[in-house]
Amino acid sequence: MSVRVRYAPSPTGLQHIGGVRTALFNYFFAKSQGGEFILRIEDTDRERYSDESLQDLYDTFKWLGIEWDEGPDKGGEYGPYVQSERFGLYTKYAEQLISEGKAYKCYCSSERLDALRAEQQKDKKSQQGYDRHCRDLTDEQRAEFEAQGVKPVIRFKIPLDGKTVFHDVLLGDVKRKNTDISPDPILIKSDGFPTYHLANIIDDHYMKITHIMRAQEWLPSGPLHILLYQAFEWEPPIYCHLPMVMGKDGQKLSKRHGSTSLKDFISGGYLPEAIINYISLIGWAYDDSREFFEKADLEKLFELEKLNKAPGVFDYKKLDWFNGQYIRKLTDDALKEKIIPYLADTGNLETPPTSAQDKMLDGMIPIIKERLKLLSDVVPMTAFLFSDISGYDVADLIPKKQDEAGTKKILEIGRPIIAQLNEQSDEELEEKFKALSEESGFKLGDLLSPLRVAVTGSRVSPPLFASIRLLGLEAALERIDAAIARF
RNA sequence: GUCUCCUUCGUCUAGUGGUUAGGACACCGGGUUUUCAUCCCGGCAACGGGGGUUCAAUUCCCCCAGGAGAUACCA
Repeated sequence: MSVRVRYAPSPTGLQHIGGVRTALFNYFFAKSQGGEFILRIEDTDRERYSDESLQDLYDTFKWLGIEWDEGPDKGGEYGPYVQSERFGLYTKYAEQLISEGKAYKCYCSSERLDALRAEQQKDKKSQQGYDRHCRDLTDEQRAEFEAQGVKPVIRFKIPLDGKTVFHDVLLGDVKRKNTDISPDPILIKSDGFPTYHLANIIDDHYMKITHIMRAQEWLPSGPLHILLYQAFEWEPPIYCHLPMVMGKDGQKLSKRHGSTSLKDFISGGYLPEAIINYISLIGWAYDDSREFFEKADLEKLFELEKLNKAPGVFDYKKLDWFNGQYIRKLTDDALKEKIIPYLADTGNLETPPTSAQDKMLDGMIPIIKERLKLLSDVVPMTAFLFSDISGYDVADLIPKKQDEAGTKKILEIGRPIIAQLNEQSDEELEEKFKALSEESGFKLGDLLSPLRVAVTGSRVSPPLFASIRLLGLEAALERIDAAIARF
């Protein structure tokens, strides 16, 4: 039987690291098995639903380069792939369970439930959750509630004894006493929409999903889902609960740990290759040494057997390192295309760039490529090319162990060499500065540092001569003169 | 509170009944270099604790501790 897996996000927020990791693992598993990867939109929470979230989902996966074989935008044999369009199906099966005595209508108000929960928490009662108040209502009682116009929810009858076992590929047999399963969970909400529990079972069955890979936070509802499959007399899929992704403090990764939405990473200057590579390595490892994997590699190499059980901490620094590595692997042209938007955003570049700007971009790439960790780093790194830099502190001009007089002298004797820049190669210029160093007694670094600050406004910059070539000699000399004038 | 899952360097991990417990990031040194970065070399650093089983346990079993997750008319 061919593998069919799904990613089933709820469009109630931006796509985040955890969700994308789940999607990626499902996708890679499907591809490695020659199976199908399906996208299903679980939009049964009408309160939190938003169109932006849905758009963000599409944008994110397009950026990542991940395509599904079946989905709302793609079609497929088992559609519709949006739960709100499958409404009738859920109601039908809920009714069926009621008629079979496996589910019941509950008329409890939210207020009563809230009060119940508050009391249970306060008293630290061992029994938590719904008290099954409506499980055995008489026909008369039900009729009375109906007459009052109370909109009921439909709850599933969890057996009062016995236990439920299911097998997890990663975790082995997971056993649970039925009394420890959430007491009679809601299947259909009072607005008529199903909860996740009901909808995912029915859809996975109808869409012929063979494997469920989802985060371990779903583990506790595993037995409930098995019970539902049993109630419908359907064959459950194979389960695999993925280890969770945590923040540095060991808690479930969330916004307070830093950026978690892919949108942030995209605008922050990360490459999809780096994101895919790094994320795939949380909870999964190929062997003891290989760590570079591109999408196409993972599509072949991914294996369930190499999954880890323990949760993993998301390491922003290692992601940054991967990103730098992938930036360096880019061709100059590819890098150029990727940095243009960042420069254009600051207004430093027109869109499309003028031919002069285009030339400048070409010259810029070789000197910044090995210095970028994030694409967005290009902005501060090249700011001296586009804007006034005179705001630096005079003290920055002065090298360590030098004084004002010495610094002024350095600028004065360095200037004539810089002035020849258009006729000289970088190597020749360097030789001249080395010779100057010999005869003046100033160390080479001390000679160049004030010039660097004068031209770029910073002690840290791309190589000086190349930077001046990009800026233009005339402007550079003006900046040097301005620096001299500050003493 | 209850239930469940998890436990190798700071982090991601490899690994085996007998290994100097391997790699990567980070960090710290050193080298290359006009600063920075890149690159190269080196260093630091781990089997949570206690019982067993065994000639031998990081590895197998049990207990404990710690961490996490779930306990919603959210997924």
